[in-house]
Amino acid sequence: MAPRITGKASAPDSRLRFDPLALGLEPFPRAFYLLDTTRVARTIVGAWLARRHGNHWYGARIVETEAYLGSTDAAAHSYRGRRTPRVEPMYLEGGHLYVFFVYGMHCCANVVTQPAGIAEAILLRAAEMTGQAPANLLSGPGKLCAALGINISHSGLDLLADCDVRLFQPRKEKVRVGVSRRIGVDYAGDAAAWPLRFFDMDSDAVSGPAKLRAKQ
DNA sequence: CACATGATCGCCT
DNA sequence: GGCGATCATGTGG
Repeated sequence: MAPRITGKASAPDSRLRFDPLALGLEPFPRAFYLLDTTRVARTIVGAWLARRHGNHWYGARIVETEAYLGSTDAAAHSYRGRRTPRVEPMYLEGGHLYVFFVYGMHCCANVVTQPAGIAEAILLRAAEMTGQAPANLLSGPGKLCAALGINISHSGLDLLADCDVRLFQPRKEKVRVGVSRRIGVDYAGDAAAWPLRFFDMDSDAVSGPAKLRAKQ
């Protein structure tokens, strides 16, 4: 049986090297991931996504997210309770990772929220590593996964366990968070217009048309 | 800026 | 068999 296609090589971009411990970053507690999904999506703007590869850590500061609200959200993979092997990680307890493969060449990473059995998640759309990497390296969900070497093999991982992908709280800073409709879900009817996309208004790494970068 | 298109293939109906 | 939670590139205004 041929190995499953994962979309990208697993090595992260060397420019994303960093040390979460030296920076004093702290992980989110489990309870955080059980809060309202929309609120979690907003709070994650400014948080740090980290990936371990070999003896090193690589990471970036998240600057754009989208909330997907489960069975009642026509844009969500779990719409109407759809439950297939691919989507299964969305049904795990909040704090797990859900990664899917699309368009034959890209992976997209999500942070699962809510108690086990409620399939809501937050798509990580863009991130930055100012001063170390160009602003366009992680400016889009597919590019974010490619740069950090995140692929299907990471789907289902627990961000709070001793595994290779982690999420840390933002450092003390105030982030101006803009809101807009979600990108790439025009097929979802009314849900396509829901204001569930959140982004750092002061970041150059946010993806999507400039039209959707104005505040609320 | 707005569209339009090709690449590429797993997933679901 | 059709399409997608994308991206890069191309055209035209």
